[in-house]
Amino acid sequence: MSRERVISLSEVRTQCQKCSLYQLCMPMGLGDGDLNKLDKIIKRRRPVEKGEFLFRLDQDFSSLYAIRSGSLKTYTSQSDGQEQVIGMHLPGELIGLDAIGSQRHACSAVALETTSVCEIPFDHLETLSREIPGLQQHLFRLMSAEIQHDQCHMTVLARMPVENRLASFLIGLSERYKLRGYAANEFNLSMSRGDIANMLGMAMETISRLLGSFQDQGLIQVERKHIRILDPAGLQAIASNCRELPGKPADSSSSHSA
Amino acid sequence: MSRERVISLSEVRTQCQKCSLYQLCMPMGLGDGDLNKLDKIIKRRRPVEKGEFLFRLDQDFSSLYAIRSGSLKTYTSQSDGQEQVIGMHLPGELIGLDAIGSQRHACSAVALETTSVCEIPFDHLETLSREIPGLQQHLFRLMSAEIQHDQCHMTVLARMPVENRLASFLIGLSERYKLRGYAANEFNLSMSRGDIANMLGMAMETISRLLGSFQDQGLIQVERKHIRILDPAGLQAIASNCRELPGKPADSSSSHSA
DNA sequence: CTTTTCTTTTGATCCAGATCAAGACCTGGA
DNA sequence: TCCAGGTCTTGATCTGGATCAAAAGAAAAG
Repeated sequence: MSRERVISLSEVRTQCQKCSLYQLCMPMGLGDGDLNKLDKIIKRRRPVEKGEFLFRLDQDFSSLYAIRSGSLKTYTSQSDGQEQVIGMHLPGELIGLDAIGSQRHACSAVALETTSVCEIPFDHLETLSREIPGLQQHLFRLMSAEIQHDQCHMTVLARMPVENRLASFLIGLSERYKLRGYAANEFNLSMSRGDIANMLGMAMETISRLLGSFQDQGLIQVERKHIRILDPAGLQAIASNCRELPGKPADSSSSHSA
Repeated sequence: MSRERVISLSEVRTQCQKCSLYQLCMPMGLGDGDLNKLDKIIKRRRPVEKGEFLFRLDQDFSSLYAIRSGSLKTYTSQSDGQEQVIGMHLPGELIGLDAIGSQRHACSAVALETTSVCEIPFDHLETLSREIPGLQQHLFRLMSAEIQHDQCHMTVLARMPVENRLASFLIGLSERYKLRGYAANEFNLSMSRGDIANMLGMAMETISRLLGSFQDQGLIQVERKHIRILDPAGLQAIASNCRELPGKPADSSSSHSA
């Protein structure tokens, strides 16, 4: 399944190790042997082109996907046909966690640009995580972090006025980019204004106006999809969201969607 | 820690088994031996009285809690002091999952009435779930279900007008009560109007008005905290929320908070 | 039983942000 | 190079639900 062509052991061994993101999507502190095992179950697949689906709502669940490059959005379709964007996902993040329980995808994942992912068959991962304690622990923590993140997003949606929501979104994005080694204060939005608005529970026009207003206030600089954060502290102050719990010990790595 | 007094083996063995809810909070299909092991790590503790905290925001995480009877609400406090109610939790549900990642509670849990819980030290549970495959799988599924539920709630908050939110909440409650063997169409709200409003991102006055209007429409009958659903289908139609994914195979048990 | 306090209901007003409308700007295809 | 079909911005209006205000029930306390 995972490895058809014949390759040297050292080549196998380095697949995950050479990925600059493996500490994010997968556990820290695994020995070479463990990493090797992990590597063996991962399927690499051709990149997903912009607009293509990685998986679709209601499809049978079999794998988690770790994003290596590019980005995707996930969304559900309401019974009335309306779409609801759930999240935007960056390199180093793991998607599909919500489908484990029902064994069926609860949302669709579509690439926002050319995106490459590692496919991780979940039954193999489950087996492996029984053998590798650190892996099991990491998975629990990842899922927990996702729960915490979603609860934070619920809070944002329930209480905050639109300004705060958008600031919160931008700060969140910035932090996630930083975590993965990209520039924290300068990045490209891969989602359209419409998608961002949808995700934050507001109208596209409002996003447009707010970006303009943030720019006028000297908080950010916008040029189409390109965002530069000029005043992170000021933006943070507007966001004033669920403070990122520093997390006590170890990882604190993960954080999902926006 | 968990068992100071001397008791017979058969007594130990039945603690979880005799609990009518163990299939919900803990895995189905465990043998007696496994159930016994599980039982050994669970601490019973005196009931939490109404208004008492089970745990508080920022407190160190050590255990999950399975609710045996009663109910709790969980909520976070914003930096501005505002509370945001995250969920209401019923017997058979497991709370604390959001704290695994950061090792610190991301919300406070307070009893809405006298409530008894089983405390499950998470490090023991983690160890045990390496030994018992079914347990590990169950935990993954529970956490996944929680993620899915939270995403559903995000959708409700982001898109739906107030009518739909409340209908959705009532239907959700009804389903959860049914799942645990209580009457599906007649129950008591243990949260105040204010808490419900807060959780659904609206004003208390709106809840009040909507309950009245639902009653006028003959959908429900309200008497203070007591709710009777007269027209489940009609209410469902208004809710029109993320259809409960039937889940493919096995469990489909869990579903968390409202 | 009476008083105090908390919760809920009901009514009147107001406003944040949606919706509607139209124009400007990209981007890609022929 | 030009055209067609997005995507984004900007302005004007409208409205769902919040907020304000006050009364009416419950429940708890004295």
